[in-house]
Amino acid sequence: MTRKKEKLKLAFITNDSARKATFNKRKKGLMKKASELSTLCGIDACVIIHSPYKSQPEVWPNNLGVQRVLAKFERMPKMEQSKKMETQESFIRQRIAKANEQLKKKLKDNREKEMTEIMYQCLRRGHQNLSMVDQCDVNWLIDKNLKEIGKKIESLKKTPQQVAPVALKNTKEMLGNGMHRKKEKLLGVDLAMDAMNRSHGFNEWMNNPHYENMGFDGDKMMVPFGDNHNLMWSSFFFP
Amino acid sequence: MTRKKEKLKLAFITNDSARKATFNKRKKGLMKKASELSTLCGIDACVIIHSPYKSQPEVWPNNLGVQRVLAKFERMPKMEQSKKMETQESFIRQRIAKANEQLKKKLKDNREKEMTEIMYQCLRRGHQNLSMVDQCDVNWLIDKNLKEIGKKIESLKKTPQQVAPVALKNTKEMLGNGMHRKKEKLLGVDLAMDAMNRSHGFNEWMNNPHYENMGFDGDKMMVPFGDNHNLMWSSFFFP
DNA sequence: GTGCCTATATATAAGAC
DNA sequence: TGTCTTATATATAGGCA
Repeated sequence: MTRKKEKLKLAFITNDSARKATFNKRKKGLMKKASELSTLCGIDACVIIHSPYKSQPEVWPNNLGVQRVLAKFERMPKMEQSKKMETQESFIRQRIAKANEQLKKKLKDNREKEMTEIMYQCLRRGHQNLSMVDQCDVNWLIDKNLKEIGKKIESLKKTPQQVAPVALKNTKEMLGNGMHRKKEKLLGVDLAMDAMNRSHGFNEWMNNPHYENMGFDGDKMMVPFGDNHNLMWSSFFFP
Repeated sequence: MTRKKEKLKLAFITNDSARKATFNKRKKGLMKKASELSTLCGIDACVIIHSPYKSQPEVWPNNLGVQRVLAKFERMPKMEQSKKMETQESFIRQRIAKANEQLKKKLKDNREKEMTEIMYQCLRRGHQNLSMVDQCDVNWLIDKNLKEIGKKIESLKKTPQQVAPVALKNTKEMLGNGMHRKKEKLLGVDLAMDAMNRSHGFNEWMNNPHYENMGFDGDKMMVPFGDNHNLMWSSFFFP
């Protein structure tokens, strides 16, 4: 979670001392979070941790509190229990789904950033050397930026004339936005690894046809090459 | 804990919808943390949460897992349980103690930053107008900076001559360090409030003589006014 | 191991829809 | 009410003493 270029892999820490250090830190953090949740929301909760470092389980808030919570828990009908058996599995599934969403979004963002860089190259050297696909995406991106600028200007027209300079500044920032940003790292894979470490069925999921459709969402990004006539940018930047 | 100038008070959230929103977010966060702890450290743990939002308790990892953990827990001798009764209280005490440490540190830091600002004022307008106390502290601070610069230069002498410009840059940064920083907000008080909300004895603690000694730790900061002869700064900046 | 520090990664309170 | 976004606050991995 920190101070590491590569994100810590969410898997069993094999280094003994590192694992113990992490255990102690995270145990403390977990207890604190439980404490805050209980205080902020006025609810009853408990945490129980068994570890090789202590013969006795470590608990929050304390043994009496745990037993009180347990008493309530025990009252839960046994039938309900089997019904909720898959709590953990669905939990993991949710995380995988969300990770895939993020991956998709990152792919799109990366593409947009690539196009932004290319856009500026075009503004400097023209864009005749690009592939047709890239030309399309660049057109789309420039158009999108211009539309946003237009929208912003429209919304600002409703305010007194004095703020016009702000509008100009904002649009300039928007145009420059992302030009120097590095591409963000991709997410998703780590969470999948996490799940794989604790659950079977990873291969099944990986081979799921759904995954193949998960890549860059072309239909939202592309502008048909032949549709250039409805783009405003070329007449704007290359009159 | 965010997007708010004043840190969220760690106390029951009275606004119903806000409380529910916070509950859901933090519940999710807590479960995730428990999950990570379990994976990273290969230990058995469980979380049980009772809330008014669900008739059934919400658990991690799942009911079977909880019951397995509970089985271990139940084996704990009853005598041990009473022995650990005060878990929560000592937990809060630890947090208060730590918060006080932080408060003390912040007070010291703030003082140091004040002195840094004053130092630069001095460098511009001389420091004849300061109180004796401030003159002392300013002397101390300038001296400290010069010592650090000296130390850094010494450590850099061990490296090839080519890096000398780096040394100069670093020392310049160190001199400028903090000049434009705002004073940090004080911590500690909120945690105390948190404890007060969940524990009695707050007033006793507040009135504890210890607290009176908790302020700015003068002996580490002050340099006796009469000891100016061992300072190097005055001859450096005011030759 | 024991602590502290700080750069980063996460969590999350408010806002905007 | 639920979702998404964004500015901040926390948590914490890896270093160092």
